[in-house]
Amino acid sequence: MPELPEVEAIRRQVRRVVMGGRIHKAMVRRRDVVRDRSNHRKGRLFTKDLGRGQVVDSVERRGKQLLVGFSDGGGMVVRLGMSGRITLEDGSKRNPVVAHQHLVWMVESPRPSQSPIRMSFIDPRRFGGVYLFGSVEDCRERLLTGLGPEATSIPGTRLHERLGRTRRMVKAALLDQSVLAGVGNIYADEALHSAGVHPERAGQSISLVEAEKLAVAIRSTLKRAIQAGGSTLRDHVLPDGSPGAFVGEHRVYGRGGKPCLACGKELEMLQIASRSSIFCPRCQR
DNA sequence: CTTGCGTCCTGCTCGC
DNA sequence: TGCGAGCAGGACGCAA
Repeated sequence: MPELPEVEAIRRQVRRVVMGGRIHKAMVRRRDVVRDRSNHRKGRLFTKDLGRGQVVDSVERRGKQLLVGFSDGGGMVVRLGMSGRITLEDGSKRNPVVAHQHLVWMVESPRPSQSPIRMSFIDPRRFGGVYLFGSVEDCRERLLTGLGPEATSIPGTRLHERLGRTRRMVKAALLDQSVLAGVGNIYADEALHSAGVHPERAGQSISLVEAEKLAVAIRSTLKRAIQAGGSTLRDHVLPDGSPGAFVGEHRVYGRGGKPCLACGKELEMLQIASRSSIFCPRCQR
């Protein structure tokens, strides 16, 4: 579910709460959400390697992926998939029964005399998962290969050059993480509408001027969404339990058949790259 | 090499 | 009220 703004909003809360804390317990309820892509010790990782004994050294993000670095140089990449989320709770209280709570970490609070933190990975659909890595290089090689530039800071010229390489529809290209990292279905539709670009246009046909406009739209849409804590449609909840407030700002996503907020024309829907796409036939050319 | 489609899962909403 | 179809924020493997 989460796209870049949701993951970034989650990252900020996780970082603020667990950074510098030591993981003293890690529980795997469902082992198939922990995936090993390392070349060593195949199949024997799990609890031990989920960071137990490690201090959380960094909490970063690349595209839609969350990177948690440990004090021994290793770490884990958390992919939330469609329905994944991270929760942070007071670890001194009883763990309430939560469906699909696949992984649980108990982290000593980095602040003295504060309760430990219970961090959980919850994912009903299990399209997400946690990938462990032994070093930063290991992480780059196995998990971050092929990712395009960060959508939050993509320059227009760079976007133009990337879109120019493909004949695919621009909407499909924006969803491709190797073209641009972080944009998903919601923000692709929002940015295309904001820039006045029709989603079915071939990537190659986008002019430099249009690419500049699209890049501005992508960056500003993502920035505003991050500030709002992302878009809560159904699953997305921030680690502290609060929802993301950006849904109210959607101008096209989820509004098929309704009037365009810019011109009043009825918004149309079509399938692109097997994803529903909403656009304004008048504003987007 | 590039591109499009099916698939992995569960849960919710809508229409009959 | 009940029930099945369809749809959902993502990404990978495969086939043409």
